[in-house]
Amino acid sequence: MNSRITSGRRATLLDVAREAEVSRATASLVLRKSPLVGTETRKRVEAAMARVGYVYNLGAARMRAARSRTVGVVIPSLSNPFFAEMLAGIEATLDEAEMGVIFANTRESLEKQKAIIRRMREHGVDGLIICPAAESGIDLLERASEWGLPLVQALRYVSATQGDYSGIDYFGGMRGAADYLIGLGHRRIGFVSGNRVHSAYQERLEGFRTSMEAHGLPADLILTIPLTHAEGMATAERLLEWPDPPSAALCFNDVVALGLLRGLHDRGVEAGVGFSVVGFDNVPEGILARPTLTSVSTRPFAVGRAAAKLLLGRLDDPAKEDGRLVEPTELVVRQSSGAPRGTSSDRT
Amino acid sequence: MNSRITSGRRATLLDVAREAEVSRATASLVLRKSPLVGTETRKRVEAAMARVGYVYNLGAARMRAARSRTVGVVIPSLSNPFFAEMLAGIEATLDEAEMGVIFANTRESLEKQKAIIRRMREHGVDGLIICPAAESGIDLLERASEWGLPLVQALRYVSATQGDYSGIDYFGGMRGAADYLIGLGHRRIGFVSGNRVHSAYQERLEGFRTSMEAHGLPADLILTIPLTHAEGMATAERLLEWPDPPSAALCFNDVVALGLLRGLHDRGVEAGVGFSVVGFDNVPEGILARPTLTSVSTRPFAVGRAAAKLLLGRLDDPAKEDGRLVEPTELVVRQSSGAPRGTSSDRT
DNA sequence: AACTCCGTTTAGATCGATCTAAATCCACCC
DNA sequence: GGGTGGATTTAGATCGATCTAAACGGAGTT
Repeated sequence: MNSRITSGRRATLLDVAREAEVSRATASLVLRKSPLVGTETRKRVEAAMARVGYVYNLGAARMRAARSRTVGVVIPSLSNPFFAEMLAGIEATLDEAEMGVIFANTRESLEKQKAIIRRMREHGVDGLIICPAAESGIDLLERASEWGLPLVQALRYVSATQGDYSGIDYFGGMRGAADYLIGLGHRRIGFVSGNRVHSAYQERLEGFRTSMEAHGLPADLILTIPLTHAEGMATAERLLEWPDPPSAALCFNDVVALGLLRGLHDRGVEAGVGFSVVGFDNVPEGILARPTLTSVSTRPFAVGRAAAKLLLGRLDDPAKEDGRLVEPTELVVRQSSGAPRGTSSDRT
Repeated sequence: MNSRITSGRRATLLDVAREAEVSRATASLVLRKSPLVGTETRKRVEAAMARVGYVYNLGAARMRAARSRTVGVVIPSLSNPFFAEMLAGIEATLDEAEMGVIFANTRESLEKQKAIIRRMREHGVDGLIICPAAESGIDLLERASEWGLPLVQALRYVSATQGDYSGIDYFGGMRGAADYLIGLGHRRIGFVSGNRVHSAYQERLEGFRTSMEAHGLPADLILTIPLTHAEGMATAERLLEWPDPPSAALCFNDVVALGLLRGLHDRGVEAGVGFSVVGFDNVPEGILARPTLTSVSTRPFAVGRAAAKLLLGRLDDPAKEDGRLVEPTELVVRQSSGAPRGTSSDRT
């Protein structure tokens, strides 16, 4: 009765068909949940599949049909938990849609990015979700469209208007943070920036500049550093010893902000009282630091989910218009920020 | 001269063959770098490939040949940066071998794990690297071998002897940490444990127990909690108010340890002086906390690399004997640990 | 001239699922 | 009895690369 395939060979649709005494075509229809096949037959085929231990062969299917039920996800880093969270959001959403995720890490290398995209094409992915490596150009989109490969930009974009995009309101978040510091009475504010050029970098910088200029303040104190704890720590000294030193610093992200906090402490400066620090991302460690870190909260998991949904929508309807989704941010005020020294609580 | 495929259709090997005026078979040989084909012909074919913009179709190849140049990677979590680092190590190594990585996250669900493995099989992965979800059983290995699917266990194992495994010396690391605390003069030591059952959990617990018992001390103060900052914080109170309270705590990982540190501070206890805390993993945030965290250093990236290499070796030679790789750990002493109160520096 | 050899190239079958177009079945009606 | 139509089922071609076994061409041997 039980004719499980015993040899090392994997069961094929033909095995299933023979077991159920139908044709290959019918078995295929059952597989794809076609309404064409009769209830009685469907049951018989399904039972046969279970009996022979049938596993769908996506590779074979892909040859004939267009879809591969596979999506490529390309990310520039994994050591930043921020990207890991976004990846988790993407994976969770695609998993629900029964899509496989082929994942790769460019480590910010354009060359590697190119090679990775090629490999994804070889794997026949249905689409791509990509956070472009720094300095990626518009050609990324152009080539994808030339190849007919749906592509969603995540977190960073190479074109401010073209193509699907799911990201964060870096501009508004940073402007809001600067507005907040200015509102507290700070006049001289430093901006601790990352050293890689991409849209998420530009937007943050612009947010800071826009706020400063709107309040008639110069946005001239900008430090550019690699985004690490150690560099953040070292920045404390540079900020404090600046001629006409700032009373507050806005940081590119929390990694740097936490480092800065530590650096300030080591030099005897208590953040939140003598000097204000605001971070960006609101990582969980922000509440462990002392003082706790004021930060702009972003939701990378949600961004990942949104990016995946954009792609699924695009696969559904290749002609639909571009989606540009921007997650709002939220300022979370904690202990590391306060009014500058020698100011009463009234505001100008 | 240039006969690039202009229609939306992707170029096939037949297009290349026509362009180079050879047969499909020859073009295929060039593709696979076979030594059979003449230098002159090879050049002509390669030029043709570039001209028509040929992209290898892995799906089609997989049908005929056995290999898919794809590996499945299954992980129980991404919100812990520890796993993200390991994933990075795996990806980097497989990338060098020109292998694609299909990634999925079980979120510690056995059911999801089952579904994911099935999907990986549908994708025809050449092998699997998996950190088994808590409570996974030996059947994981059994089924894989039944399917002829090479499988490497990473970080956690379901069998202490069977199958390839790349992990960390949790036992030795935890025992060493306990030895260290006992050496400092601590006699009453609490163990803050996770609440999910798997080999990495068992090993840590055993390491603690072994050390305590070797020194004639009871290993009876064991708290079991979910592994979060918040729970770690709350643990401070439970430890301090225990009847016959401990003078030190060994933590399952740094997430919990950092939370505990914060909790102690909030209750006016200075870690390192009044109470010692040792974490596990040595995450970067350990140096940002105050006091800085003493922790057992592990190298997840290296574990990932090793796991990937094990799998590549296994694919190369399916008959080779099982590899069991265990990364040593290293105790990094910082400020959060010291001799118990009321003890001179001499040891018993 | 016939034969062997070796390096190179090729025709044709093949992998497993899907698609198309046609066949089959069955009930019902004229 | 033959025709119609709707619901199922099926044979056979097809996707693109790989494999097998055989063919080819030119040099060297007899």
